[in-house]
Amino acid sequence: MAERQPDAAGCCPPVLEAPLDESDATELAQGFAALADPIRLRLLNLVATAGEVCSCELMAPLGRSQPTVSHHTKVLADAGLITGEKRGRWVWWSIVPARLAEIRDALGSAEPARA
Amino acid sequence: MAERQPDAAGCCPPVLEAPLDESDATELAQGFAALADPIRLRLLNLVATAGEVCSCELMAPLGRSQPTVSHHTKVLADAGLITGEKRGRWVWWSIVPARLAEIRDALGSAEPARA
DNA sequence: CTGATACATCGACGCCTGTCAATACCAGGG
DNA sequence: CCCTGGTATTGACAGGCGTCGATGTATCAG
Repeated sequence: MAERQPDAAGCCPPVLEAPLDESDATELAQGFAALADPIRLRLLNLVATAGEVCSCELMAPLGRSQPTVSHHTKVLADAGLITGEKRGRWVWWSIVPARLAEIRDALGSAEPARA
Repeated sequence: MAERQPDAAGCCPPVLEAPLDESDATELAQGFAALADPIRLRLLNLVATAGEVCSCELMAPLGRSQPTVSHHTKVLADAGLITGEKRGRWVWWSIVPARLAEIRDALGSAEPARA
């Protein structure tokens, strides 16, 4: 096998090591596409920092209209990055950390530094 | 214009932990946008697995024309994910693992806390 | 110098996406 | 029941992106 020295980032990222299938690449690219928008990143940040946020509280800090916020929440929810729980008239959004970790690990596991 | 350099000092703007600035979100989104394409992911994978690849060897496995491959290499290089070294007629592309790690860390520090 | 090769750039096309106004849907209050 | 308020959906628009053919530029072989 090709011996490859871990240069700086600890060890060997899986995306950079294992052969990447076309369907896997497409699916992974969709995950990144959901993150490839500053509004969605800030939305994710708002939800994460607040723990639970309703959509009405996202419009002001994001500076976007209600349909636009709804669109972004849908994109993130469709990507599995957030989940919405409808309580009464409000939808409370929360982060799905497992999904974040999944995408993060695709860029390389920074963890396996266990001796 | 004062463009933000990828901060080599501060490691990770934690998307899930700290408040995310608009410019930080935009810059981070650009990083993700570079990864939000299956062709580019596979290109990244090919370069990483081969260590060094010239563009001519990327056209066949990616199934894309030479201008398209050149476009994607430019996008990835502009995002700092790969670097091209011109040797003779060929350009040899190689991964920049530090940038991968930087974007990965932005998705949340997988490490709970360094004691 | 001439030809061939590797890569970058340009122009154009079609698709996808972010955005908002308008509207429909759903839950709670009177 | 009707009204109010929060959210999702629709329709439409502008802009960006991926793609390729054609062309330009640089480098090597002869």
